[in-house]
Amino acid sequence: MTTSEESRQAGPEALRLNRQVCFAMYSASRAATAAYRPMLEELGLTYPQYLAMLVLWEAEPRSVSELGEELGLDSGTLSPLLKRLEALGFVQRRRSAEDERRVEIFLTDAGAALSAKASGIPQRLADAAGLTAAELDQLRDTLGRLTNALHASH
Amino acid sequence: MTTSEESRQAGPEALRLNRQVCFAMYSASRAATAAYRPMLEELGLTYPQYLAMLVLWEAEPRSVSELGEELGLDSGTLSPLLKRLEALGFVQRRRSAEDERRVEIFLTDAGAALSAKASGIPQRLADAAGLTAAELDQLRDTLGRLTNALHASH
DNA sequence: GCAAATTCAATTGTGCACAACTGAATTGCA
DNA sequence: TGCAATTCAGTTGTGCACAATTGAATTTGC
Repeated sequence: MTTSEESRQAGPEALRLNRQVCFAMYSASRAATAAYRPMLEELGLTYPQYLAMLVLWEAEPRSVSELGEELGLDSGTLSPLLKRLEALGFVQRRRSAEDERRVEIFLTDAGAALSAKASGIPQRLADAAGLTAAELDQLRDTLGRLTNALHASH
Repeated sequence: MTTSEESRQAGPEALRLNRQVCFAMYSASRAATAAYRPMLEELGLTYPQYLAMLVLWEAEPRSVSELGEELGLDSGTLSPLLKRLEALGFVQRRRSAEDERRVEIFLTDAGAALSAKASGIPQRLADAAGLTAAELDQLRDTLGRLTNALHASH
């Protein structure tokens, strides 16, 4: 019996932890965050803060809701996170003049300069991953399709 | 140029959010938790609580540290989580008589009975995932190797 | 046999996630 | 034109994660 055939079976076997893809994802995601931690500590960032900075390094200013759309996070997560980034001196939060409901997030000079210090991190992470570039590409593709399907499912 | 060749490149491209496998994992993991949420709501559990129950359904009692080893979580996460499971009436926490440092976690009747209500969840999730069984197996395998490599990297 | 090292669960403090809600600003449409 | 619906950021409350520390119990070395 192949592994693939086993995973199609129902019954009590389905509840075995080590059969569950979602647990593998949950563990891998936490392991990745842990692998980033010492690298990001040098920048003074947490992983979610680093993600927000990645988006801003691509284009700024961005409103809170634009950041939320890119990252899949809501204002309940982003509002305090962005305040912490502002307290760190990496971004500035400013009410939009055209639409006063919006808060635009600008990079400070220190925030913009940080991208140079972060430039080596993706490669260091890729080295730590122990997968080939082709495997990483396939993994990203599969995870992307999975995320889309899961979002569509409810 | 293939995607695989691109991912080997350094430079500013490496900081692009949609190139990052770790963000894909982070997003997929949160999407999975969100997909579980309405199903687990019927049981009165959160996803980490469900994971702890999965371990206990395989064998019990388990000490806090045994659960922590299975799930990769420490006592700072598990102690309050297990107290909430006890408050829900699904487990009982009891000091070990042989080694009074240990706290053994037992299933209550309600906790043991819950596995029947949970038995359909893995299949429902697999359906929502929109991947073939072979893809899910490969994904689990790749994620497992990735998790091991990341843990070994620091 | 006993002191030092280790094991173990719990606590504290910080920072996400996310549901639910608030209140201000803007848009749309009758 | 005016008001109902929508958009937007922020707040509140709950529940993880995890580093660091505490204090009790046990094991190890000598």
